Amino acid sequence: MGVTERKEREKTEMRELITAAAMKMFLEDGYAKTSIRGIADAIEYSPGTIYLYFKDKDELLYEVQADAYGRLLEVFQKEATSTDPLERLSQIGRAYINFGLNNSELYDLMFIIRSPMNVDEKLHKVNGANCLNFLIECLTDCISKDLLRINDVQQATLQIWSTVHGLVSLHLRCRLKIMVESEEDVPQVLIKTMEDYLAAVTK
Amino acid sequence: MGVTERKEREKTEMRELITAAAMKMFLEDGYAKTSIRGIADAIEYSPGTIYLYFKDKDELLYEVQADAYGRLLEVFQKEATSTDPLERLSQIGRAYINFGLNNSELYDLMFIIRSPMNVDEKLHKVNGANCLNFLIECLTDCISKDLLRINDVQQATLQIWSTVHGLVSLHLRCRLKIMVESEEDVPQVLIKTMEDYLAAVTK
DNA sequence: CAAATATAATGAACAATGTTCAGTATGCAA
DNA sequence: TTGCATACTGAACATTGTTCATTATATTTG
Repeated sequence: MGVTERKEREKTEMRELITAAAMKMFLEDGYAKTSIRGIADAIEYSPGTIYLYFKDKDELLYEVQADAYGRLLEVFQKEATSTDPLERLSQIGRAYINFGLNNSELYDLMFIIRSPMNVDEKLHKVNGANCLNFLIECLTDCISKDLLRINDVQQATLQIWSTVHGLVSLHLRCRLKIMVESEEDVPQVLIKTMEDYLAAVTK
Repeated sequence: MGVTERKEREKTEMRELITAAAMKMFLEDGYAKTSIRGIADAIEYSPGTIYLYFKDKDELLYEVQADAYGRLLEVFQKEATSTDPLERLSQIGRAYINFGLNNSELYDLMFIIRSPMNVDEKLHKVNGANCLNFLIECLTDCISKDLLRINDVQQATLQIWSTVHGLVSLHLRCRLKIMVESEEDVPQVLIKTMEDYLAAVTK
């Protein structure tokens, strides 16, 4: 009886249909401005249907978050390929910053949005952990080769993540306007700040 | 005819009444969860009245933001008093982090919340600028005495602000749960990370 | 002081939101 | 063909920010 399997398949297809539409709209308009009704319209179903596949709007968020972390990981793997761990660290930093600037609404729901973290604890530890590990491995490499003025991997991870996240999120929330005059200079300024930081903590 | 003056005074008193209630509720429940109706109830006026004194909810936000920056500045002035610029820098960092952790909802509306920046450009450049200048002066001091491995004041400001903001905001949005196991360790971890950073960039 | 005018406050109404649920339609099994 | 389970609908609910005709209050004028 392959009917239950088909039903199962249809169910996941429907979830993917919804997720895809949600991802598209989240990217364009952001999480907050995207309404369930809007998503329902886009896939030509009624609002109520979405609640047959997702508990609430947050669960939809988690699904898209997982996707987003996957994308970031892909960017890391594509952009940060140097065998020199210090150069690779710089590549990771640049990739992260550019990802944030070029996918601001995605970055928002990945790292800025408030999300009930009961679910998050599990979900973040899948794709999100992969992104983090990419950085951790690089830093482990740097530290084992005694290239940095920081000896603890966790501390180093926290430092660089905070730095790049701080830069990106302050900019996305327009809080850097006091410091950086011209808007179009932002990408370069952020990247320069990150690289100056790396230079300062490099032995 | 002192009547127009009294009217003026009553008008500002009413604004302050609203702002105070808003501040209280923003602190307790956050900006998003505080409704205009709730504020109106608290001061025993009708919802419509608030719109006679504030264009919209955002304008109320700006008013409270200004207050909040003032508070942060006070904390800086009280906590960061060392004559040694390096020690003072550390004091600023600790004060900033503790302020964020102890006033999470306030920190949120100061540095994380999305706010239309047409108004912000002006408003941020008053109290917000004073806070920033406190840091800038300290860093100018450090750099002029050749204590840091960073030579540019703007770069140094951006680095340390990003670092501490990154730490605080990642934690407030529960994104550090992947890295820091125990919740109660967070304050110490954040401060240690900040001080390790300072140590690394110190000559 | 009384009437006319200006100002202040109200609260019902609007549109949009996330979410629910009784009802309807569809497809599968007997 | 009949009965049942599953899928879907869309109206309804509560809540949100915001507006505006109406009412109440206060001030100025005659």
